[in-house]
Amino acid sequence: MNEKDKSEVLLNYRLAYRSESNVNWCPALGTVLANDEVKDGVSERGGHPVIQKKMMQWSMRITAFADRLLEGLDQIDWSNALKETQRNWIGKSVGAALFFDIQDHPGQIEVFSTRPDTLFGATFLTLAPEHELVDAITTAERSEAVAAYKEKAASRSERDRMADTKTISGCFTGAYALHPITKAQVPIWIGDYVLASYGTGAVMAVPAHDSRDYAFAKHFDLPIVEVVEGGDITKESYDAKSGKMVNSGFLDGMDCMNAKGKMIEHLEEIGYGKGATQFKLRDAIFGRQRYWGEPIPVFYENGIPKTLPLEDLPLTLPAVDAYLPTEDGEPPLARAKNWTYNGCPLETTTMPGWAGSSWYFLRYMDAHNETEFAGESTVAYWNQVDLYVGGSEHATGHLLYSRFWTKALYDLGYITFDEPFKKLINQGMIQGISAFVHRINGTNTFVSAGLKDQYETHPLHADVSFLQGDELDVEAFKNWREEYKSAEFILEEGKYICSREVEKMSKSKFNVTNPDDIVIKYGADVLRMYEMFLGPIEQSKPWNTQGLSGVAGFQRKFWKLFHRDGTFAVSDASAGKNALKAAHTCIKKVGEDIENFSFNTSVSAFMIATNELTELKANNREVLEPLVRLIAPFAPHLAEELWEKLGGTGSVTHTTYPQHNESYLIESSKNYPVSFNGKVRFQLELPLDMDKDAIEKVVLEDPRTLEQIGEKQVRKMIVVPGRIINIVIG
RNA sequence: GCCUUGGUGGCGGAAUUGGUAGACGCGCUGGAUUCAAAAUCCAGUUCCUUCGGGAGUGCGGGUUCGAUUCCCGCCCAAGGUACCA
Repeated sequence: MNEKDKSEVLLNYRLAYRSESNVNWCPALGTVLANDEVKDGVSERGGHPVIQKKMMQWSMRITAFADRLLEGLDQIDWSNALKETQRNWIGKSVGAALFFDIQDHPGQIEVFSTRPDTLFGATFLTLAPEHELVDAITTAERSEAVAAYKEKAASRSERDRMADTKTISGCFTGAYALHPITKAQVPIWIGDYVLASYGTGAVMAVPAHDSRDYAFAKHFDLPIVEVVEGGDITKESYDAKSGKMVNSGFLDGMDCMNAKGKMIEHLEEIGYGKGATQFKLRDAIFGRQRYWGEPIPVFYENGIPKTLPLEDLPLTLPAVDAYLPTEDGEPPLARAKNWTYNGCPLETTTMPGWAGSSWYFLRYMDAHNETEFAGESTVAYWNQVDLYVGGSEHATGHLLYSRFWTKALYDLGYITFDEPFKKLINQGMIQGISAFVHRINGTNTFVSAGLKDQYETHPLHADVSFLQGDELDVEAFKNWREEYKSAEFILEEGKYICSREVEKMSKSKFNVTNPDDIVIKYGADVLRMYEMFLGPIEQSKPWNTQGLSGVAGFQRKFWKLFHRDGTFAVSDASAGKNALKAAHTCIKKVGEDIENFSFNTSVSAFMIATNELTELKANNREVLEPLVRLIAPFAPHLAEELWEKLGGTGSVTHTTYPQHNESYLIESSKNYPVSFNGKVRFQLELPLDMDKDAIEKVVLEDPRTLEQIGEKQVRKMIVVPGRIINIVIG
């Protein structure tokens, strides 16, 4: 084996390896585009056609960690929703790999199926149009049709193909496979509902028991054979995993769940299959055709990739004459002069954004360490991130990649934990109201929103700062980008109107609003508290500033508690019972809310206490001083100022957080709602220590009860002490 | 399409274990103060009503003495869908 072959073999096992993968290639721009930048088969910028193209890329073998990424979820304190998203993304399924011989062709087609029990019902095979065997097996008379179909499929993105379940398309290759057991001829089709990137890129179609295969078979009039009893296959496929096997030779009469194991055994005996586990998770592509990104420290000696020695790191980005791809479509680093190591060419792709985001939090532990990313004692001290607050949009990207990266570093012995974030809270996304202009396809003419249905158009983001209401400042838009300089506009009533949509606030959607104006007008404390007051932390909502004045008013009112006629005035006399109750109710509520990350309700609790204390004219140090300490995390500037005025030393953040005193909160009576057939009719004030029987007696004697009952009978009486009284009459 | 989350007044939202739906704030209406305005303060504000009540937490069912809360079926919106991070 020569050095090159050795290197190839090793790459099959390494964490980082090179392989061919599909990318969105835009020939006109000479560059690879993100899915985000492709809309309906054309580039968002410029509207140029985009095709799927294979490209040699560095990848990371995250699939080697699939099982550990699943198991690790059980040890971390994340929301079930997020864990579920990751589980589904990893998508573990247990089934079998099956091999089909091909008639008049030496190769075999491997398929993965979670239902090997239904093998006798496999009436055709469907391959992804990109499957490597397609060209080899296609017969001469079918080659033209197959080539045309492949071309059509290449113009659709994977997402389009998955989303579009209504249009059924496919093409017969003219070739046949042989059923592993019956040796019957099984026609081989290609269809774009089979994705090259999942499994083996080929499925054995069992139309009777899989809905997509069923639709395909109906559409192309292919045979449908029932092998599991329980449904009516003349109407729809029967996908449930229960029922007796029929038309299945040695499996007939078995329950399908038992048949699954039996079939795998049989396939292993005859050498046409084996038990297998499949993951939806794919390896992560690690190369980008961009300038900004960490350069990959790899050079090529005689075409063999080799890593740079440690002493020659770090490798820094070279100077280039333009941050653009080269004329012949090479990445920007190919523009650099002398981008070589000892005369060997260096890698020209750069690392993706997720490379850095996967472990920045580890470097933060020891940011000034020049010799390693974090020293041993530092890692031991800081350990995992205790609480990570991040949006759920990162669920299957950053939050999975960083778990993978952490596990890899743990295996290498650099860190002592293999999960990065112990507890995670998904804060909701602040959304923005995006603005769209509508470009007529294939032109540089933009049509106002009200008229867009009269043309074939394509929506494009416009920066919200160009809008007054929904009207676009056309000049500002034209000056935005070179390509819009010559744009023309079809107006309605002399105006260009944009359409609007709520989306996550993001630079790429040009719907960002800056909070600086609010800080200038109201101060940072008001902005901070208003953001908390907006709603539950995990909920997404469009940014709006309507309620700001309420928080500003509250902070003024809170300040006024400490002042009389503009001068500081706090009394040392002891506070009354009601004032103590108001303050301690607030202390209790805020304390609980902080534990639950329910900041919107703690702001509400502050408002209630402040309103009550204002009403009571309570300016006693006994109640105000603990409230200052309580509010410090919510309105730190305000709290520090008042703390100083109260004569406190140092920062208020260094004092202890207040604890409520239960004895100030005890209630002696409850205003019971009294309902009849579930409808509240009147209120009744009763002592809280009154027992069920006594309550029943008092209620039944109440004249208002007698009036409600009237001629009717009391059927049932429900008394929940401390909560409710319900009388069922009829 | 698939996965995840959510839907309660004009608006943001509250409601412990199934127990008074609408806390708190915005907005709105009326009033006080003011030459006037801002600011501030007071009162009201889910809808309908024949003023007895009735309806009501996206829609349609169900369980229960009682459902925003639990169950079944739908609708709508947001996020993700592997090169935005």
